[in-house]
Amino acid sequence: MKKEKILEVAEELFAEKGYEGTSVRDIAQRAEVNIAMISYYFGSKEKLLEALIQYRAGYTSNLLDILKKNPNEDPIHKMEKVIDVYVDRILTHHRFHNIMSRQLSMLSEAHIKEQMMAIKKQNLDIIKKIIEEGQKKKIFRKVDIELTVASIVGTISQVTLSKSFYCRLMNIPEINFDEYSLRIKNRVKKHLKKMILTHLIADMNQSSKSTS
Amino acid sequence: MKKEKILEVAEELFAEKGYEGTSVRDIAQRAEVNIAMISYYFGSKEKLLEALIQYRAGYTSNLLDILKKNPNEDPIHKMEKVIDVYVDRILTHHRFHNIMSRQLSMLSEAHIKEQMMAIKKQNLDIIKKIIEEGQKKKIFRKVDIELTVASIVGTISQVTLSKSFYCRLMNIPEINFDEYSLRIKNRVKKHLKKMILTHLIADMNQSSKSTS
Amino acid sequence: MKKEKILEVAEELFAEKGYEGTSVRDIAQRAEVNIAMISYYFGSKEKLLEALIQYRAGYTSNLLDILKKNPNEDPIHKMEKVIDVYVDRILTHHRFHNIMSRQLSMLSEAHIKEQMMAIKKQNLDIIKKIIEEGQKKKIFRKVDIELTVASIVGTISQVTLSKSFYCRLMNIPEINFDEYSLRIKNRVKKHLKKMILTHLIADMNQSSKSTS
Amino acid sequence: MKKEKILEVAEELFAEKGYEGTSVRDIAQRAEVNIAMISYYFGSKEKLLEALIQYRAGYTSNLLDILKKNPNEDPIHKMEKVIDVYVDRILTHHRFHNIMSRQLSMLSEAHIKEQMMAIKKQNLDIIKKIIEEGQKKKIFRKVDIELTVASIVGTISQVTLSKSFYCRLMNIPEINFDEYSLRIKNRVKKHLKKMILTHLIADMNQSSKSTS
DNA sequence: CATGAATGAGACTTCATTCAT
DNA sequence: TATGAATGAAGTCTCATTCAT
Repeated sequence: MKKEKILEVAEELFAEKGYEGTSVRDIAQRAEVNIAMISYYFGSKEKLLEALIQYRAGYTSNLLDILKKNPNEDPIHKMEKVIDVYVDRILTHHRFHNIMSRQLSMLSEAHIKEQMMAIKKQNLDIIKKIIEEGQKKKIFRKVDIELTVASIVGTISQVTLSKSFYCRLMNIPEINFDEYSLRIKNRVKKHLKKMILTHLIADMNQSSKSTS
Repeated sequence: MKKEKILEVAEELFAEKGYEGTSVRDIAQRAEVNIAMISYYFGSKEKLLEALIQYRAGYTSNLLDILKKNPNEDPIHKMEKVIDVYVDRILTHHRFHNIMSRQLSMLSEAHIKEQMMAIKKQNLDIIKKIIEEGQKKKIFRKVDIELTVASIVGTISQVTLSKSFYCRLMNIPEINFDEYSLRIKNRVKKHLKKMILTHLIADMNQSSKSTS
Repeated sequence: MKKEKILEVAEELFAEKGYEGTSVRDIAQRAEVNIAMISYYFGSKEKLLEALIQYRAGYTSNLLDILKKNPNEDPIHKMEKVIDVYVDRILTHHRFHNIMSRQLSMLSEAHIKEQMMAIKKQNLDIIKKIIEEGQKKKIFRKVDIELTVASIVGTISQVTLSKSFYCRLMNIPEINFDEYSLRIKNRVKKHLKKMILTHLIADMNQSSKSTS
Repeated sequence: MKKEKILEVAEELFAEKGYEGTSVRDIAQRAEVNIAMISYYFGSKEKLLEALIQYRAGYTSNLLDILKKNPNEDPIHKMEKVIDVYVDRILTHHRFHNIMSRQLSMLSEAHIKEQMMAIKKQNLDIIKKIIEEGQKKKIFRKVDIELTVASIVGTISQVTLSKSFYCRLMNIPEINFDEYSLRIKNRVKKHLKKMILTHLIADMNQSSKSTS
């Protein structure tokens, strides 16, 4: 359907060149539709972005909720599962993640930022709650919860948003995102699980000597 | 000086509204200079961005180099120092970091991206080398170096770029960046040092049980 | 019927916002019909205006003709009757009068202007002929016929077209047109009859001393 | 100067084709300026209209005020002078009068309508006050003041706004406005003075017999 | 008879830049 | 060095209309 085509092309181009850097002409052209269609379908460029958010918003909620509903599983396995799922999601929807990250880092207030923050909060609250649960069960030690969450998301974001940079850092040639994703997905999962769980479980002796 | 005023206003506005979202009129107006001055001084809007990069590029090299030149210090203290310095730097130059992050996440190739990547690489290579050095000295265990670097930078980036989001996650009201910086700077340093060093020096028994 | 609904809504909106200022979308929306219906029924926006003219054109001819066909009545009573009828008509069909006035004052030639002028001429000729008849019968004195006609129509037009203005001039709050009409209808009739008949009948002594 | 040129062309075209019916392209083209100049100078099409109002607003105040400042003159001569001046003004600035009339007859509220009403009120209040003064001095009889004012303005408006119509009514060929103005200016003045002053000073016997 | 989808044209406005001074 | 005026290109959006169903 043409409406979906426009949404997908918009996602592509917003990710490539940014929201402001993309013109509706560009979108119409690549989507092979008349330029007036965008206003016709979505009302305006901004509403197109909103529609894109709605279109992609669901990509996260369903699955993470399922995970959250296994109340008997121990927090360690929950955390591992969350990391697996989260890495998969962001790498799969890297374009949308890209767009969201840029909009969220805008300092100026916009009504659209709210929607994006709501989506992000929904996800990160899940991680937060797993850590809290683990602490309550004395399985996880006391850590800075919000910043631990930031480290998980931040790591995935870095890798996702700066493909060309990490290609260079790893001394591999620039490749397209799918290949890149294939190459690093498991590395990221392994690294994150190792680092975060060590962080959450390590006994106090070791950690105390390294903090100032 | 007027040229500097323009650069500083440009940094402000690019951070607020993005490069494409900022017009040279906006800059000229807030900098209280004639519109024609920007083309006159810098040649074009794009060259203004380049000039801004040059203007801010030095913020990192000086200090990190000093650190690198203490070859006798042990890697643990080096890493702690690097984290301290890096957190300070990014939080201090959050606007520039903001701009760079957005440009780097653009998928399309631009000659300006190169310059930014070079600056970023310069910094991250320092961290990378410290880890390598620690491993060579058998002080650090075997970890995924690039992703450990990504975790450090990613954590700081997250916190820096998504102020409003983390305010909400921490249940504090939205505050200006200076207050925010004051509040979280030490938390970030402490968290990162704890997490990263635990990750780098944890003994194998503990970490092995948590990896899949 | 839908066709009539469209015509009535069109009249409303053309009066409110002008012909050019009204879009067929506006009309379709308020008339609760599909946009395509307007082109479908009337062919084009311009033809819709023409259709509106046809639809409303009859509002004047019928009744004034009746009046004209009482050849025995004396011109004074005819004039009074004409004023009564004319005031009633214009105030009742104020929206259509509004549209016509605006179109007629367009300087550029349009084929639609012709139709409107024909309608207007039809009415004013009646008034003109009554004055001529009165003069021929030596009941009316010599006056500038066309301008006397202009004064009659001009007075009614003023009051009709500038409701908000005359509300203000009379120090009454802005009211809807029906209330306004109720309030001034008789005043206008009385004023016009008094002024016009004095003008037509006054003896020369009085009028001569006031002309330059 | 180009700014004035634009204003004059805008007046021409707004009078010819209406505000909504005129595109900024039309104006730019006829004024022989770049299309962007209109936004550059005036900000927007609407602000151009406002600027036009400001530009032409003064055409009335100066002279009528002078007239008002002869407190010793008798109301009859004042009224004659006002009619002379007013006819001159409207015929001279017929294009602006045209634009104002159309905007004022818009039913929908607009911030620009306010400005126009203020200008119109300023003029009509002068006439109103002369009548009131004449009545106070027992020179004018009791008449409907507001509607007398409406008759004066309405007569001039009719003649000004419907040139082609009155050409036809008078059986003369359509001529340009300057010729038309020449032909009818004195007729209008004479007619109005005669009619209005008869109306204002006629003795009661005559007027009473003609009012219902 | 009726309509939702689609379209090309053109609306207004803002853009970064240049030019003459 | 500095600037106000000016510009062509491009921006987003709305317009009246048509077409396939």
